Amino acid sequence: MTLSTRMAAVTRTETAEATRQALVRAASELLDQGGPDAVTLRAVGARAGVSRGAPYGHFENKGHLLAQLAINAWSSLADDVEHLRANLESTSDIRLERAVLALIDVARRRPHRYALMFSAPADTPAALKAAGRLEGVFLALVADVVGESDAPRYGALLMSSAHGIAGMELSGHLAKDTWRVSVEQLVHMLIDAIRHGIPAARDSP
Amino acid sequence: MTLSTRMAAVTRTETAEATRQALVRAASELLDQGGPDAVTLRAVGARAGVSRGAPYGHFENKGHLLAQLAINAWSSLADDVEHLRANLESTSDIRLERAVLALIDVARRRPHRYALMFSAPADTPAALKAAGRLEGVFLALVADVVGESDAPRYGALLMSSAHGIAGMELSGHLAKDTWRVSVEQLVHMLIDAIRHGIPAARDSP
DNA sequence: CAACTCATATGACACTGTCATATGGAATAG
DNA sequence: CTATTCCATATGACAGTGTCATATGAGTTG
Repeated sequence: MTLSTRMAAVTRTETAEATRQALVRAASELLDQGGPDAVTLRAVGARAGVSRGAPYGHFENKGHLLAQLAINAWSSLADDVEHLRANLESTSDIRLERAVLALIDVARRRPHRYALMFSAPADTPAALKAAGRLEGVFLALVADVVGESDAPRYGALLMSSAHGIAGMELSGHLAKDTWRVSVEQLVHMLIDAIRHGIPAARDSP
Repeated sequence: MTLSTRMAAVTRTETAEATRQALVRAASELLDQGGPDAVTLRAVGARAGVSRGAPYGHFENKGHLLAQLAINAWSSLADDVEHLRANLESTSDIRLERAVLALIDVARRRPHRYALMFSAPADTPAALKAAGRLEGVFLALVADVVGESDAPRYGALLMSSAHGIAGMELSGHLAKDTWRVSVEQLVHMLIDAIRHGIPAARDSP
């Protein structure tokens, strides 16, 4: 394989990659603006400037396209939280709190995207990697607060609770008269509990 | 309106109600067994022994049928948790823990039903009532542990976290090497934190 | 018995995801 | 430079879906 061969191949791949990305971008915009029902292969193709069947040249089916959207969402959020952790101007508590709020912010500002993150199957290597990166950062953030040994269980509790708060807010079950609490208050309580609230974990149930 | 008139009307309504319930039952079974994609109006009608258009005589559209499914799910879970609370043979802590595990059990045993509970719109009076009943029982259970005044915020945190744990378990994000924790451990940590972990809530952020 | 009401059945339509096939331009070989 | 191969794209087709308009027929009413 000569140099020109590789470059030519790259060139062709580049144009194909361009339309692939255009498809992903179009699908993402349609999802954010019109919800899952708006993400039609025909609409995606039209928005990307190609035909309705073009996606099949880049994705095995619609589910795989959606899976790519989910991967991008996980990856993007992981980027944000990584930057949050890198900013050492604040205490580890505050960094952790901001990370949780960043996750909830996705649910608030892009609810359909957030729902997709947890509904799309996360069994492919790429999906596992993207989700695992975010979970790794969360784990590290928690470790900054409670130490390495307790980080996993506290991390799991924090991430689950954050996800739950996001989901309740998303489905409207938090904006009720029953509990007169804001999301921010809940997150603060959670961080407080993890920082110095929960008694030492015991092994026996 | 004579007695016979009313009885006749009731009789007719009864048969209509029978098919309505048959439709709901069929939809519920299809959802549990085959997931949301299996809940087709045609399939629902066939399983209920009627035609594909029959549901439109009882529900405005498919969404309203699904909303009824969600209402039933909320109501059924509320019944279970109410019975759990009525059993005074155990301490309030254990009752609360069992209530949380009951919610998570729905997610584990009927994942599609659980997903529907939080995805279906909860804006109709019936839906608000069904969901509100469960939330009321949870609130009371939490009040049994932490007292009336703190119950709302702790209840919101508990319910959100329980929902989050269920969701993470559902999407497979808990069964990862990152956090080596079981759902039961997480719930136990949560109850522990609420019982005597979280410091007194402050008003200022 | 006649008129009416209303749940149900059926035909039709637009829309969807998906596949088979055709097309045309770019990449490669001689 | 030409011919051939490859591959992204376009298009036709098909089954399946939700939904509406209409027809039918049994049950209710007067």
